[in-house]
Amino acid sequence: MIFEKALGLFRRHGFEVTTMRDIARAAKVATGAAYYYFPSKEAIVSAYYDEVQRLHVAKVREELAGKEGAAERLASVLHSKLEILKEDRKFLGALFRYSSEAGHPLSVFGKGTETQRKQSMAVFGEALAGTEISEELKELLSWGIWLAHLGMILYFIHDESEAQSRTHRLVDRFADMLGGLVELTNSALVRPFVKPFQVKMLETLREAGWSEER
Amino acid sequence: MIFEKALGLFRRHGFEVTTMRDIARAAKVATGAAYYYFPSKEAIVSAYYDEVQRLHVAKVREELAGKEGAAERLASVLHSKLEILKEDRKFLGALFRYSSEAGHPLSVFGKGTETQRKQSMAVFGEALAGTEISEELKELLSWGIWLAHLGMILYFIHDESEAQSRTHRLVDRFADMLGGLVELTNSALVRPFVKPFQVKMLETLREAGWSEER
DNA sequence: GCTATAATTTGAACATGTTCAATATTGAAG
DNA sequence: CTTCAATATTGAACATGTTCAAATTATAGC
Repeated sequence: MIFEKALGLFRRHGFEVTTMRDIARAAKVATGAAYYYFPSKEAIVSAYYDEVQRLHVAKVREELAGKEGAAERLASVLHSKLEILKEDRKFLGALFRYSSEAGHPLSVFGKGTETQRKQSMAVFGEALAGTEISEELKELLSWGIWLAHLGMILYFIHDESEAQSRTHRLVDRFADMLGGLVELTNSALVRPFVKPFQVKMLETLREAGWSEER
Repeated sequence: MIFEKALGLFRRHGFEVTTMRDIARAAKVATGAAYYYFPSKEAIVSAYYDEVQRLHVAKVREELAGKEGAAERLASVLHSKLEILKEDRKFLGALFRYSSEAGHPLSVFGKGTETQRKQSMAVFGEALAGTEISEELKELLSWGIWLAHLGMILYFIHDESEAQSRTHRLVDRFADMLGGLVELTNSALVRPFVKPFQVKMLETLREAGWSEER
């Protein structure tokens, strides 16, 4: 109840201007009650992102069926995400608010977001299923797409074009390019040149701890 | 005076825990006085970033002289930045705090940070000077490096290794890879395959408004 | 030196996120 | 039905970023 009311207010007016008192009032409880269910205002955002993730996984499962090429599948996955977020641009920025704070539960690279991050990357890996690429490359690409998808959301937040068409066009182009890139790496001619980069990049990621362990 | 005291406290204790009252007390003025010079706490961070940028430009001008290869030059530019930031990891996260808020003066892609962004990208372009690449590719790479450098700072914030050696190693690897990539695109054999991607990517960036106008 | 204007400084007041001791409600055990 | 512990709710109090009217100090023109 508190969650729904909060979300409604965030959507309508934005994250900053909505006070915990507003939320409590909307839910017809005392201010303190909200804190019984959510330890902080930002925890509501955290719960929201869990929800988004859940919806995305479900939506992707639905929409990916029958889609074939890497480009088409990737585009589908990204458009899906935007579809889910489309009413929420007003407060989406709050998601990134603590993304850079080391040790913070919403930190992009932190422990607290690890599950979501992995799940998210798995979804992007799903988009590449059926494509003829090595597991290694898939891992690399999943990570890259996840990162790019953060950029996409950032762009989406700032995109004032009608129905955020610019972001959607960007997604199409990006998916296209990536599809082309995958084909390119599969070309016998180019592969020997590109392979060392893949290997190096993957090594770097591993060492950096952005992939697998850490 | 207020700026110096604030920075000292931020460095020592972090951004959150340092209150405006602390800062004012340290500078031996009333709380309100701080607001005469800085419209908000976050404006101090903004001023800090201006300073960092200034220092970086100066340092790069110095250190780039005599360095030749793209990889070496790029590494130098990035290590320089880390060198400048090294005492400030504790509160660097505050820089990103409002980076995703549309319309906010510290927003990554916003108008308010445009000058800094362009200047920053120009510095990275500088690193590529002397390299045999087209103006177009240089533009594309400058943008990409700028973006990667944001990632670097994010990683740096989280890097608890001795003297942040992991981040420095990451920079070396990244510079290496990029140097190799530049060479690769100059190879007559590969260029025809890679060229269409460059063109498409640049088009996309232009359309997205991350490059040139907007 | 005097006055008027501008620049600076003050600290109380305000809004909002958060905490917490006190109170009320619920639900299981007897 | 009573008791009692767990659960839920309340609202006042607190900390901190920020505002602002009032007071003070500096500066320029005479």
